[in-house]
Amino acid sequence: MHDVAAAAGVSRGTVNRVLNGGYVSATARTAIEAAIAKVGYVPNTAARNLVRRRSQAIGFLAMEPHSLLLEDPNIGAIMLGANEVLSVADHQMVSLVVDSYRDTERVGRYLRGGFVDGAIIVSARAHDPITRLITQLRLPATFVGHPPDLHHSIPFVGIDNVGSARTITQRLLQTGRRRIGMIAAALDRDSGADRLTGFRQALGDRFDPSLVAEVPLYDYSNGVKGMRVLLDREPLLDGVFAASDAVAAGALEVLREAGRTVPGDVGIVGFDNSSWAMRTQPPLSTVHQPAREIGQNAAELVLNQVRGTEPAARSILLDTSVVWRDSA
Amino acid sequence: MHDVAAAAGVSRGTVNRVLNGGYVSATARTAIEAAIAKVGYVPNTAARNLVRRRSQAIGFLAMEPHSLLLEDPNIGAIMLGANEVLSVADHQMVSLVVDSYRDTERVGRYLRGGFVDGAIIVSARAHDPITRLITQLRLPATFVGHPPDLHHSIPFVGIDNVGSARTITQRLLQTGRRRIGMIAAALDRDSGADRLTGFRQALGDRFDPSLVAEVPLYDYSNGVKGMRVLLDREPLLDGVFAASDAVAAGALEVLREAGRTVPGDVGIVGFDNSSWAMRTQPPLSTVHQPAREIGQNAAELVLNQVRGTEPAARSILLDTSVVWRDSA
DNA sequence: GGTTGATGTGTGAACGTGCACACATTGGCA
DNA sequence: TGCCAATGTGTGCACGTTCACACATCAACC
Repeated sequence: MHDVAAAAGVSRGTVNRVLNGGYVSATARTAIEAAIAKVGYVPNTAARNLVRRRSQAIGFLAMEPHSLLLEDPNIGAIMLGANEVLSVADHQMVSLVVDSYRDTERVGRYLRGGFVDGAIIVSARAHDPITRLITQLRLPATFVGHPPDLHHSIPFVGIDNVGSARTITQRLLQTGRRRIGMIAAALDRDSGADRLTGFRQALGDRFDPSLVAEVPLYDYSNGVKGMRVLLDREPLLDGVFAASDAVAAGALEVLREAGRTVPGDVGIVGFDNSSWAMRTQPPLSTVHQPAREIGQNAAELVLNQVRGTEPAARSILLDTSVVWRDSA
Repeated sequence: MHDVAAAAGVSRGTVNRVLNGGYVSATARTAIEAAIAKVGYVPNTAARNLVRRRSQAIGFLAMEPHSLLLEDPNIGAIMLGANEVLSVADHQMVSLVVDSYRDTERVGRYLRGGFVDGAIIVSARAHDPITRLITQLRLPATFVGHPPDLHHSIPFVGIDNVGSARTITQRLLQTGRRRIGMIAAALDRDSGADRLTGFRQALGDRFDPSLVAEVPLYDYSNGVKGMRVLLDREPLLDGVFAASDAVAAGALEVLREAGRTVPGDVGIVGFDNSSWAMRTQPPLSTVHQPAREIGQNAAELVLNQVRGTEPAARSILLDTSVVWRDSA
């Protein structure tokens, strides 16, 4: 910047004003712009960050075990949705994978170090050290699917998992299924726990705890495991609510091996409306989750905090819709 | 830091030495450590970066159209592999999505701004502006699958696409297939073009250009399109090399609709050994691509450049293996 | 007892910006 | 003429570190 000022025959202050706005004469402006081009000047962001206490970057924290990150179809869409909004607002999205303890510590340093002005946190668990750190730092942040222990301190954006699960289970009932089981995954997250709650609400008196198979993750192989458990406990099962499409796909495979037809003998529904849903045989009835919009809303919520403009609603619940295909 | 020094009754220099190494007496060290804890001191990275001209961060640039980023099973694994190595080396991986022109410009500023010490670039195309920028900045970088126009300036890590495609096509020949077609995808990338080359080499004199269906992307829907073209051109087709597992999955669907049995009437092979391969009916024979190792090697190559220790080999080609399942 | 080397400590000058302030020049108006 | 507001420009300091250098102390050695 000093060189630019010298080349244009003005002071640093004037150069700064053409870059950041202020009173500048036309002659000075053209001279400086020429000098910038000639010198090949690019602002040094580290210096700018130092004095402005801003980085124009927002962290996207994916707190997933590695394996799941690869499988989860939502996380990518959420990420892209967030990037769209941040991009328009001229902020850089930087996504960080948090898995091991080593990651936690380093990401913590990264967040404290002023590399980002805010953070979007996907699938945090209860009592996560990163979560604690963010509240402690008062870093502008938004959760995607809030963790159970932080209901009010940080805004979140998500869907009504309880209601959606209730709705799709009810339609399973309406199509005449009577012995309905659930493969419940990821009960340590709000999404997993809420889907089970919705399932229970829909069944009411008919709810039978023995027809719930609990599995740790939302993936295909856990669908396989869960379905084996259910079939073992209740051979007469005629309906299944799988906590995700991937789980449903695994379940379908087991049903096929067991000689059950779908939707003839057993009706099955999933959750997510991911690419799985359209490619299983038969295609899955499922809950459409607006992943891209979730990302967009999360980004807006963070930006509002960064800018200091308080949003009207602190948290956002987006609508889902049921996609009715052939599996039930 | 000044506060810490005051609280411990020493100078900034001594505080700096306990943080970054140097001669410090035991008494001073304990006093400073106590002061750090009391004051709640965390180093300001912007200031540190400013003077050190280092950020301890490596950019991971995914230059994919949004849709593909979600579908590609390799990219996630490459990312995680890179993160492992960078994590151990105490560097932060920040991944940036580059899709629109707006992204390009902003990411360019990000790279120039000193936010990262190096970059890993996945699936760059020829004459990409970001690629040009990186060479221009002399930013330490590594390509995953080098773009055609930059053979020597920046190291890359990849697989031998030509050889792998040749090998798997040969085994298609060895199992007695005679009218073999290919669904060639993404010919604007080295990977896509090389796989076609390998296919041609394996067939030698028997190569028939009319049995190559060209499609733009490595995904399921392009597999559907490509297979329709092939069946239309050559109803007697008895072998197909699909440029990726997703493409093969789409092709399988079309074959099934057309009443062809696999592997009875038609043998089909894919590429990637992704999650698709194990879940199609029948499971796919395919080329295993060591995506995680690719990421690890890319990270090491970048770190070598950042540290100034020149690597023995500038670029790395990793071995693939053929996974023989039921589809051919 | 002076020289040497190892060990320990403090100080000032950068790094490249942004910002507050002081100052200069104009034109309009009473 | 004098005053004020609008427009333009330059200067010094601050942001929070790192690093080179100067300096202090102490033990060991010829």
